[in-house]
Amino acid sequence: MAVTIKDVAREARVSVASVSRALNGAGGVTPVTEQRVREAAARLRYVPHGAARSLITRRTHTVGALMPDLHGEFFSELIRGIDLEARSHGLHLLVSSSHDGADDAAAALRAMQGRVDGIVILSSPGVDAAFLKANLPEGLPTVLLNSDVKSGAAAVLNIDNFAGTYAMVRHLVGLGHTRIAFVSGPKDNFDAHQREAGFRAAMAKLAPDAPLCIVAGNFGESSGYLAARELLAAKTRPQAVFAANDMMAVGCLQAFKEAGLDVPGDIALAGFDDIPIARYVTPPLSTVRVRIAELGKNAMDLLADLMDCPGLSAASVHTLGCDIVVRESCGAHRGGTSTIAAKKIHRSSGR
Amino acid sequence: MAVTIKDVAREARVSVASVSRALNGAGGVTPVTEQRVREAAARLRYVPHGAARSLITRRTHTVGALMPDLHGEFFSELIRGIDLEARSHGLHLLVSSSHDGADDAAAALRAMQGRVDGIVILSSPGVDAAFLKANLPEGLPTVLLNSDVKSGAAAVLNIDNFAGTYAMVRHLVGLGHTRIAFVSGPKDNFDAHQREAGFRAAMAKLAPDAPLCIVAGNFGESSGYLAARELLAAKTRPQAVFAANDMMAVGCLQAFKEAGLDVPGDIALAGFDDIPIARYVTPPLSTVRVRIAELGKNAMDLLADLMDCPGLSAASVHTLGCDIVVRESCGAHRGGTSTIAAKKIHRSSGR
DNA sequence: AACTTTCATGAAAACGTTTACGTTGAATGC
DNA sequence: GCATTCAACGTAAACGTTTTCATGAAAGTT
Repeated sequence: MAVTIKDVAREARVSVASVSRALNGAGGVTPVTEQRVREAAARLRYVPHGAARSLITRRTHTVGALMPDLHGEFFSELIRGIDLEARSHGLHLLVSSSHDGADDAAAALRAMQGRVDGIVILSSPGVDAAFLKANLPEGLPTVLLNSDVKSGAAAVLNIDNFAGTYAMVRHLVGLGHTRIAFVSGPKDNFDAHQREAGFRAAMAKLAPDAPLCIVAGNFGESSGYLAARELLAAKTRPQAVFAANDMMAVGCLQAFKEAGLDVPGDIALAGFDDIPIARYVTPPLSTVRVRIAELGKNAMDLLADLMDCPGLSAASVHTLGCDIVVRESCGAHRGGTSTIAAKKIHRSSGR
Repeated sequence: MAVTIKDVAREARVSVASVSRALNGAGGVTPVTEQRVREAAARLRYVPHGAARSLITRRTHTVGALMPDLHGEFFSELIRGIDLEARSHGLHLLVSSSHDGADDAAAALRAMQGRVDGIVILSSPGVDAAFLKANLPEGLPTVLLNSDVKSGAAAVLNIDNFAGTYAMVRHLVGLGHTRIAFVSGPKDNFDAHQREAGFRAAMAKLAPDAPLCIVAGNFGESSGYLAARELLAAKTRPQAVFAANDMMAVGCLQAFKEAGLDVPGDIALAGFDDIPIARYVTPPLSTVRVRIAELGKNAMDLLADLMDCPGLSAASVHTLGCDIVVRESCGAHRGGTSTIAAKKIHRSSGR
């Protein structure tokens, strides 16, 4: 059925060893035989059996991507960034998305065992240091995305949530808003934590006299709506609301509209993520942009480094900066969109 | 380093054959030895070497997904649907997204050779019958998504664009709009063709006296904007504009707003796809919803069938219906959102 | 009790590669 | 002209599984 290296060898009248050498460009073959082998292979439409090769080589030329069940832009852009860069490294991408909870993730991780040379893990609730210790095969190059585990067994690449929120607060304060309320994200979410930390730090530094107002949300649109209602019910209305992500900001916007408030005239609004919807709501939403595809690309590069040099210590933490995107919802603005880099990527440690 | 079946055999004091039988539940093993083997395997954290297994089994338990370079919702939801269903079939997903042009796709296809047991191809310009004939390994189960090739070598699963546009036109006509203008999609896009065909058919049937007005677009937001400007410049304004996708409808909306027109008061508007943005523009956009994750799921099921029964003739064409989503932009409506099924999935041929 | 049947088990052959090792023949150095 | 070196090439041994086949013991049948 399938044509094997033996068939090529017979066709080219050489041994299988020579076919292998010729096709892999390993040298030790005369140019004329190499030519003959190549022609024979082409004639027979030979393509090497990946499994057989992997068996002896101990290389699959495949990397895994493990991610929670998420929809939309973030997922697709991340995969895009990873895939593009993987291909440029000659690697394939085995995706396991949409698992829910630690058990599910553990099963997916186990199933990838032996099928991949390295793995990118987007952290999610339940995927912590203990989880990795228990489920990650020892010695498998690993890159953790948006994670606070510092296991030493994996490189970590994070979005610079802290700098992003900080920069947005600075922008809002610069506009004269000091009473800024913050709508936080889920308790078990790493990004949410960092964003809140950034907000607290920025407020302490840039508007130390303003009362700190943080109301709970969960990254969902309706939680933003409810948070906004809560804020409006209080005696003094904040001058600006900064939601920890865009979907919640959209929920806030809805609540403000219903309350008859003008945004940004009566109250300014900002989000985080720069999802596509952000530019299409009225007024367009000021937000912090995360360059997701670039995050994927950097993760893949990191992983490729780890895979190339097995001796390389994995323990390193990297950060990808974000930009703040100024649109109309925060009141700084008439017309187009302007973008300000919050921080560039930098390596914070590593070897 | 890695623990192999031999180690397990030694640990359990049986032969490798028995380990294999015990672990695969193939029978021919006494319950007590099976237990002993299982314990030994667990103790050693044994996980079978996939490549070795594939070599002898001729099964990779992996399916490939080949798709063009696309962003956003469609990509992520499709992958989600495919991955979820693949996992429930015990299959892995090898993704090759973001290739541009036929050469790129051919390379990706070749690279997948021997690594997958089947493949889902989302068609894109350049991926036609000739392309598949040339690059698709004979006998590899294949499902084509949104494709008009009827090669007989692959099953085809399409969105029912025709029924979707037809139903939307019926809805618009039911609202009293007969002078409906259509903004078409790219010439080389299969979906765009079908949607235009559906529009023409619906108009011929449901509003035979109205002049047929079709203006060219390319699925991009700005092309929708330009198309709308063109429509407004004509002597008689259409009562409704139906864009072949949502992004163009958003572009139209922008143009209408600039022209001081009220939507839907002065002019009704509808799109196609139901991207997330559709519900967040003002007014919210009526559109035709494609259940993308379901499309992915169905594609995977189809592929699994093909993989299970090698004798099964691949030549079949399937269709997934869409729903029309009525929001405010078409004027039928105050308040929430209502959804109407345009057509259910049905098999049109196959064996 | 002698036989057949059933069934758990182990030995060994496959699967398609890469690669360490030997063999060859020609080219080089004396 | 002989010993030495060297590159090209072939042989065969791995890699870790599954699976076929042979073996022998236990159970069932007459």
